Amino acid sequence: MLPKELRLKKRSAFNATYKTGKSFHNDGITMFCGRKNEMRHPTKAGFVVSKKIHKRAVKRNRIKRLMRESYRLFVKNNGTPEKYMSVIFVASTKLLNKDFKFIDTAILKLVEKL
RNA sequence: UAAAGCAGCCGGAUAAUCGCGCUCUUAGGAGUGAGGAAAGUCCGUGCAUCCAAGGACAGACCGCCGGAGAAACUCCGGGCAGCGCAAGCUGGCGGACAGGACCACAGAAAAUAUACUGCUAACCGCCUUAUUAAGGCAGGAGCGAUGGUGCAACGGUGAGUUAAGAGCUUCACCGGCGGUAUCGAAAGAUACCGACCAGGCAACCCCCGGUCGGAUGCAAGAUGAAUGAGACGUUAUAAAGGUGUCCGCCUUGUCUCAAAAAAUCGCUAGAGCUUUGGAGCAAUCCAAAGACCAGACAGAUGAUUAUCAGGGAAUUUUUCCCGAACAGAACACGGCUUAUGAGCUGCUUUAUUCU
RNA sequence: UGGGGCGUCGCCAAGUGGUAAGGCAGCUGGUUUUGGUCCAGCCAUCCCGGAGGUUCGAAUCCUUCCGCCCCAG
Repeated sequence: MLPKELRLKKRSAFNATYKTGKSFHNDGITMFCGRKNEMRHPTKAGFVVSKKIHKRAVKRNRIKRLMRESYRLFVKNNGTPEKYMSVIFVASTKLLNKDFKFIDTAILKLVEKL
């Protein structure tokens, strides 16, 4: 789990990030990037697993936790990225019943862009 | 030994590294952190706000008997009915002479016993032969047996009686109804006696008995909080509004929208939990002691590695594989229903074999 | 999280206890030199989202499960 300062929380912040329109895709994960960061604040990250992926809360939470854990380990090893104000990771049905290694490699490929 | 039935348990453990929520803090850290169903939202309750003087009606729910419980489409015990060889399981189980509706097709007829189809020459009547009689006719009269249907036909089977017949104050057995006696706290059970009223359907309306103030749900609601705009009405036997309807009663303005995004509170010490003792067949209740046991809000409770319990396969001493199912708190609690891997424990029944 | 609604042929749908209407699409045949139009016929029959119950009889009444949609910040 990330510390509170690195989490994207507000509904308005989510909408603003989606509106900028910049996105990357890899292995069932889509990454949306917000505005360029001029103030040198640490980037805030949000994670989305919609109800369309699976009906049961357990399976959705599992995907969300694995994605967060992978991003947390990246931040711990390489430091907090500062290029964008915010990023959002959106999962798709491809990630159902996948293990940590699969999601970890997918996240790492996306995170190279930051 | 095999096959069943019932009741219950478990819902992985330990260690290391990296992390998250909440509380406390001497700021180093310490403590604590998902379930038996947290689920479905099918019932019920607390709690909160609004409405409600009061009355009537409507409405909702329940339905063998007794007990438990805050209440419940709840639980326990008993009865009855059905299923099973049995242990046992299942049951929305009051009333169809208060009334209404419905019972397709078929059938004479679907609730009305006599319309139809029929049976009967004992009686009245008529005809013929003819003479205390015999034969014929179904008009009167008697009868309710027969009638290929249908889920269901106004008790069933057998015998007697008769002109023909029939529950026929004739008989036997069975079924239903009512009464009396005994047992029982009651539902009910058993025995005896009597009469012959009578289809099904109330998970259709309804009747009887019982219970319930109503509506909205923590996105309830409180704090901030004071304001502005529009619509209707125009000073009163009117009009508008007030959370089922009407009467009544109340207000003089009422309603809608914007401000309105967030924050804090509500929020977890409880019809609660653990242990022990007592009462009771049991549900459950009583008493004592102990502990404090999630409280998030883009929403914590996680990730990786190792070992073990456990399971499977090959094989005979080890090797390999898996190491879990259903599933994630969101105000709280009591039930019900549904989902659920591998196992374990106890009791009971039936069958077979041995002693 | 709470509240409300729906489910009938491949699609749109009617049907409030007694044989499951109709249209579009599809298939077969006819008409035409051929195609279209038009005409006739076929197309739910263990099956009305699944399961159980009440009833002589259930798409319909009752219970329960499943799926889909809508509303409230």
